[in-house]
Formats: sequence, C-alpha cells, structure tokens
Amino acid sequence: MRKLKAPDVVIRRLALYLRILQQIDDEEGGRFISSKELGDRAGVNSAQVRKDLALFGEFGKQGVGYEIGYLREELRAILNANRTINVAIVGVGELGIALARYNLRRFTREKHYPFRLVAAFDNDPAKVGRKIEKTVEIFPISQLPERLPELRIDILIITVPADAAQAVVDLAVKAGVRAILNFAPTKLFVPPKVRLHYSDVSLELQQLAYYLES
Amino acid sequence: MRKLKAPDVVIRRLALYLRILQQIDDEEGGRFISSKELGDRAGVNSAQVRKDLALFGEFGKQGVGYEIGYLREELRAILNANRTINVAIVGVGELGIALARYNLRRFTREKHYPFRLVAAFDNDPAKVGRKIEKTVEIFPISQLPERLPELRIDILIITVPADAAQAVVDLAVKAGVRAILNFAPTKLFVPPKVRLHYSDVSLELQQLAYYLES
DNA sequence: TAGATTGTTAATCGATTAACAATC
DNA sequence: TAGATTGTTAATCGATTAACAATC
Repeated sequence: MRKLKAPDVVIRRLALYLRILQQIDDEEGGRFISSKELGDRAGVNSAQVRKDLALFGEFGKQGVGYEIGYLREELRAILNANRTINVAIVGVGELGIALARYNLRRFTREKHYPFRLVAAFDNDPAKVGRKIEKTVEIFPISQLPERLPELRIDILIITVPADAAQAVVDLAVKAGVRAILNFAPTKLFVPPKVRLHYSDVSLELQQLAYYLES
Repeated sequence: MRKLKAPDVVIRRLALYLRILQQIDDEEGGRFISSKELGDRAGVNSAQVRKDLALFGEFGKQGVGYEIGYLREELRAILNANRTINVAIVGVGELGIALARYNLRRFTREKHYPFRLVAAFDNDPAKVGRKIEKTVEIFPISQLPERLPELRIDILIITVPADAAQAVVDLAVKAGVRAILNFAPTKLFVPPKVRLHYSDVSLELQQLAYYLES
C-alpha cells in the first residue's frame, strides 16, 4: 500500500534519516530528536522531515520530538533494512571488485548493514569459478536465470561495459529481477515493475565541470 | 552569466544530451536530430529538451531540428567539455584505485574524454610516493594545499573513510578547491561557492531495498 | 507550397515551506 | 501550567508538459 504514495525523493531522504539516526545512536545515545535537529543534520527543512515521516505514520510526540531508537526501528522496517538484502554484481572488473570488497567489508564490520553480497557474474573464463575474497563465487553470466531465484538475489549491481549492459539487464529481467543499480554509463530500458537506479561517475564529473570558470 | 539561471537538473540533462550526441556522431553520423528523438533517447519530454537548450541559445532550425555536430560543440563549450579538466583523487583505497584506473583508461581510449587524473593523495606511508598505473603519483594529504594550485586541480574526488572526509574537504576548501565529488557515505559542509556532489552507493541500495516485497 | 519542428507562452503538476491548532 | 514541537492544512515555489504561432 505504501508503495503507492511516497515519491522517490522522499524514500531517498528516509534512507538518509535512518543513516543519521544510526550514527547518533551509536555515538551519542540521546533519547529524543526534534524534526528541526534531524533536518539540520540531513540538510532539509524541519517541515519536510515531519511531512516525509507523516506519510508512513505518527512517530513523534508533540513538544518532545521523536524517540530515536523507536524511529530508527520504524524506518528500518519501512525501508526493509531489518532483513538481509541479497546483492549480486555483474561484471567483475576493477569497479565490480572494488564495490564487492567494499560491500563485504561493511557487512562484516557493521552490525546493522543489511546488504550481503551473494554472487558475482562475468563472462571471462579466467574469472569464472574463482572467488572474490575467498567467499563470493564468480558465475558465468549465462547462469543468471538459474542463480537469481536460487540465491534469492534482491538487487543486481551492473558494472559491465556500457555496450554489454542492456543484454545483461534483459536476461535479468526475464529471470524476474526486481531492482537494479547500474554503473554502466548508458541508459537502460526495463519494464515499469523493475526498479532501476543509476550511478554515473562521468556524468557527475561532467556536471561539476560546468560550474568551473571557463 | 549563465551560472545564474540554469537549475542543476538542467545541467545534468545537458550532460546526458551531450553523451547521446557523441554516441550518435561516433556510430551513425546523421546530420540532424529533432527534440523528439533526442528526448526519446534521453528519456525526457521533447518540450523539455527544447526548453533546456533555449536557456543557452537558439541552436535549432524550425521544421528541421538540430544539426548534430553543431549542437554537440555548443554543448561541449557550455559544459566545459572542450578543455581538459584536471581531476585528483583523495583516498587510495579499493574504490579510489578503481576510479583512478577507470578514469585513466577512458582518457587514453576516448578521443573526447575531458577528465585527466593528475594526482592522488593518501596518508598511508606505504602508498605515498608510489604511482597508480605508473603515471599518477600519490602525495600525502598534507600536501593538498600546495598541489591543488600547482597541478591546477579542477575537481577533487573524495574516497576516504566517512570519518576522515570533512577534514580533507576543509583542507581542500582552504586551498581554493571549486568542485568536489564525494563518495564517502556522509554529509559534508562546504561554503556556497564550492560545488559539492554526492555519489553514495549504500544510500542507493537502501533506496532500492524499499521497493522490494517486504 | 505543405509538412515538420522550433522557440516560447500558458497550463498543469508536484514538491517545498510556512503557519498554526492540537497536545505532550 | 508554560514552552516546545508535532501533524497537517494552506501558501508558495519551481519544474514539467501542452499548445501554438513562427518559420525552415
């Protein structure tokens, strides 16, 4: 039901609020936080904090604010951060390996990090069959259709070259993938029910370049 | 002057249009493109394409469309993609190295790729003095203030751990940095004249997780 | 010329912020 | 109680889309 109403930008901010609450809890252990303070830390207006939260329920007390531990758990539930999310990477190049290790390290070290890397895929015969950090097996991309349901992969990270990305995505969509994070610098096409986000470093750089003195 | 009027989201789309035009030019070599077709390829409305471009001039011909080579050069000029942009990376961990190599490779292989990696910075004595791919020297972070002007660094990429990022940024700001791309999963504070963009993988994953079935 | 497409104005849509009664 | 802060409605702001005269 909630999927119907909340805009994407609100979900992004909820994820940010959650991160902030987890940091506060770890470091300070204070009990209540006002929308003003949470907003300041997140860089948004306090009215926006209250409005974002109000889309999902009433979590605060007038005159007091939000109980930090309670709000944190509510946000974890809303964002599915209270269960393990299985992630796989397609494309075991430099970036793929860097992201894999980054993810493995955070999963090992942080008690609440929900993203577990369960597999990697690549077409290079020299890579297939090997493991990343002795734990994550590398499968051929052709095995995506079987492995996706078998390993209960929730999110697929795409780090193959741009000209290979659409074919990978087509295969994954046919196998029923629901969420994709694409690092390839190209637009991809998926059916509406599949969630697709982009992370595009060279587009970011190009955007920043605009603001330099010419 | 142009810095005054164009919203951030327009600049992002201009960078996308430019990428598309460069691809078309490389592959097909057609002469004109309509706002309809460019919009379809970019995933935006044709009126939006025309409005975005109209902020910077009149680049099209009624009844015909936009001459591809001409529009491409105009966009390259607007976005500063027609000159070399010097980039440096602070934080030579997995991600930093992956981004460095990725950038070096594209600079070598693509004739119009404007981003050149000129330096890296890290505090690990085992890394300082070594080079990435035999070309990019690693300096201690303490040398940021001298190297920034000396190497004419335009954009700084931050890949240090979250708890070290603000100190790095403070140092860079004092040394006059103008644009920063931050990969550390934390909010950073900079004066308004400094342009700061974020690339936050775990926030993206958390956002995607929301859309999964609970 | 007739058809197509631009540049731009007007209409719509959605998101952000201000304001305030309710209430802890 | 008095002060503070929520949840929510109303006002504002800005971005997107539709429409169309101008014109290639």
